[in-house]
Amino acid sequence: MNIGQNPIARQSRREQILAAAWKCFYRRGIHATSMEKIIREAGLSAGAVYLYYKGKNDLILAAISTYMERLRDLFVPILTEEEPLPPLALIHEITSVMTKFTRSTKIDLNSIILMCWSESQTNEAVKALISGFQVNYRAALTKLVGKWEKRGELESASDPKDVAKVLLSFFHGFIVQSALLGELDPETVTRGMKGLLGEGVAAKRDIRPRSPTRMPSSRK
Amino acid sequence: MNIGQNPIARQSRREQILAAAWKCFYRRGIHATSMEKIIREAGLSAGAVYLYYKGKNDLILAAISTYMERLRDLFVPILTEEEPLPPLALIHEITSVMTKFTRSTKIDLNSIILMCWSESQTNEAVKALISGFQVNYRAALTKLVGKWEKRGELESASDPKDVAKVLLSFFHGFIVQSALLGELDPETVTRGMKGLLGEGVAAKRDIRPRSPTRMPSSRK
Amino acid sequence: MNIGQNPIARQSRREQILAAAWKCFYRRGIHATSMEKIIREAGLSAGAVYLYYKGKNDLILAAISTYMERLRDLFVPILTEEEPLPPLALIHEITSVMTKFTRSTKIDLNSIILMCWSESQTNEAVKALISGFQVNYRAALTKLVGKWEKRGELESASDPKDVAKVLLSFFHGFIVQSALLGELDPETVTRGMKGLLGEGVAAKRDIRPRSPTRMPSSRK
Amino acid sequence: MNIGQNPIARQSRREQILAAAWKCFYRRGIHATSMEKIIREAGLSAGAVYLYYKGKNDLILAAISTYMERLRDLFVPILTEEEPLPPLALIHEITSVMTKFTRSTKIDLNSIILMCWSESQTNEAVKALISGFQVNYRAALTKLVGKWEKRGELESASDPKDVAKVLLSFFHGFIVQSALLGELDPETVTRGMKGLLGEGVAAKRDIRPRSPTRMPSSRK
DNA sequence: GATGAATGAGTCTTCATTCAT
DNA sequence: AATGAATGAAGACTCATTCAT
Repeated sequence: MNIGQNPIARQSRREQILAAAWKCFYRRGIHATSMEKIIREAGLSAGAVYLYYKGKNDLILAAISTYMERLRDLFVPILTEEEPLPPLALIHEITSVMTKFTRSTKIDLNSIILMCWSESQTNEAVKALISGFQVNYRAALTKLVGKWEKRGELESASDPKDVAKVLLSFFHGFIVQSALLGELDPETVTRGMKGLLGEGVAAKRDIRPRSPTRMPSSRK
Repeated sequence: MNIGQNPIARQSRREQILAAAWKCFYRRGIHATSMEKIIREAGLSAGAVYLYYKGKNDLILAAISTYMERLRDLFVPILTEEEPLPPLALIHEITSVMTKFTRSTKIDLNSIILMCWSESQTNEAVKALISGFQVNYRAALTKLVGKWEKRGELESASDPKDVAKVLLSFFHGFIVQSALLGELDPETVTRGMKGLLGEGVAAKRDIRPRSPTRMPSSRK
Repeated sequence: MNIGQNPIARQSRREQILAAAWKCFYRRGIHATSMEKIIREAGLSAGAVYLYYKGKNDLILAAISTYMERLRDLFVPILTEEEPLPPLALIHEITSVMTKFTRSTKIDLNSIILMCWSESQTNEAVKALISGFQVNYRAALTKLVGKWEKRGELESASDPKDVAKVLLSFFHGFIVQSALLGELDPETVTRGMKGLLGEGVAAKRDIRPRSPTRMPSSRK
Repeated sequence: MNIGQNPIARQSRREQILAAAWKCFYRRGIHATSMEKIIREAGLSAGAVYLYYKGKNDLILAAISTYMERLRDLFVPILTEEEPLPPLALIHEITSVMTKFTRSTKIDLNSIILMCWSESQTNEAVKALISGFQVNYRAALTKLVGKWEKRGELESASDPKDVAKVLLSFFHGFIVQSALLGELDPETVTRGMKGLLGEGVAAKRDIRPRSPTRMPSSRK
């Protein structure tokens, strides 16, 4: 099969290998997975895999990098809308986007993210990748919080940066709890957040959803 | 040295080994650490280590279990007080307890927790350990939220369980961000949370700290 | 490109591959060189190389064989002249022919010869090639020594065969020292040899160089 | 078997491995020998060999280094005597020492030297080892030639350094011819050398052997 | 003839664990 | 109890060679 010289085919081979890698990583963990397992899962020969990735480290990095990109593609549209969702609706949207993604793939996104975070603690390249992502995520949230304050959906006494950190924390925690204790409902956390923010206040804040379909309560 | 027969000495040997294990895990990750590294770090012989732990898996489990206990010891006093701290003060207290712990040890608690979470995804025994911990943590927070509602420090419209989940999420996220992006200030996150809850509301809610030293604002 | 059917073109392809092979062998040694390196150096495809050589062994044999032929072409004219150079002049001529060859190529002939010798120790085909060459070399020297004795340039007490062995030894050693310790001057070794043979005697013996340009002392 | 902690036992294990390595190197060449072959030949396990040598390179270097030392031990006594052997006697002595060594070991010293030389062409550490040896060898010969000149056993017209180079060349060549064409007799080469130096002259020069046992002709 | 992706046996090396002392 | 040399299965990776195109 003459594939390597065709950039499109080459890319598809790389993806085929990454998919196999993730299946294995997800099953046994990144470091407990041997190349042989990935090779077998991909249905290729040892040499073939090394034709597409320089080594195990390269493969791990590519695997994680790919997932970071998928996450970005998932969140960017939500975070960068000109007229962002109000706080509770955003929380509902972000969490349900993650939940849906996990359901549509066979593998648990939350679990993968936990593995990536852990890997970043001892792998400089992965750390750079992930902390870069977090920085961007935080910056997007900061902008968003600023808009909320302008729109009066949030009291404007605090630094948007600090609020963004708290908000990001909350999303991270959603991932952790989903992975450790099973799926967490977007509805449940939205309700919980509403309780934390104060029923009346929250209600008042989320008074003007631009589109009905975006109302958290209108979603399954 | 007849140590194994003396339960106290035996325990101290076990702890010596665990301490060595954590130094290594922290440096290179759990799976990238070889027994040989731990053995050398502990200053023992291979045989000795196997006298105290059945194998690497046993050691990993004990290491993680030990850290879960330390965390429990850290949080239980704060979470189970008869008269709990009000919301913002609690957030400040929990986060600053973690920060202090990390500072007093040479190794980053947040980093370790990330590794443990990841390990739990592919190791049933670890998963049981950690999810058990989370369940307890969540239950304690649920009780606490109930008390806040009774005391009027939180509006009582939402199910305390749901609020507890959100609160726990926030703590998890504090760990994640600290590990990925560097230490997060307890003050910063308390401020951010105050902003999220609503400046006026939050202030009102946190009106009665029982002891002045617990006021977040009174801390460095 | 229909090249293989054209004998001349085919030969040039073979030479192109051999040249690439030697560049690699010289850089990393014969056995540390992979086919892939040779293939890349030759600017061909893997399949193409296997069209011209049956495999790595075949290529090694051809590479060594080629160098033996080059050496033969270098030495035969000097050794088979009807009226041979006298001893010291011959020594100077042989050594300077090698030195010049090395200078004109980018790769060190002495180094290559060492590799070939070593290879011959564990490769029967190469051994046959090389010892055949040595036998011929020795035979030519034997004839030459005979002529010297007839001409009175060497005392005729010893068996020319034995003298030829010693002479050949000397040439081999020139190669070894050049490769191990850097280039050895033809002038230096000629002087050294003169000293060993005895100044007066040597001078007397080398009294009749047929052409002035061949006098060692007349050379740079 | 507790051996590693005992320096003497450790050394003997290292030698056991080296001996196995040389048997293999001699049979198939240095680079064509796999660690597995050496391990099997040594009768050890893979891990054990790596307990004594860091890796294949380390083993190769040690193997070569060991042989250089053996050669040194062989030659130094001959080269550094206060009253050195006269030229022809020395040549006979050096060559017959090598011949005897090869006979007493199962493996051909000449062959090994060829492999070492070749290895030195692409292995910096080996090159340093071997060229250092050659430099010393040459220096010892230079001193020796000086003494010969003083004693009138050699005409003193040439620089002893140059004569030493030629002499060394001759010894190198003896090794090469022995390896390529089979064993070369010390007697043969001594006779050949006598012929080259000039029968009368040589005889005169070698007129005063200090001990009759040292006369080449008196040897087997 | 020419290509280069694919193969898979083989290489070097590591490592959890054991056991004679 | 304590040691640490030894084990050998398993790991990551390489490479000569083939073959569909």
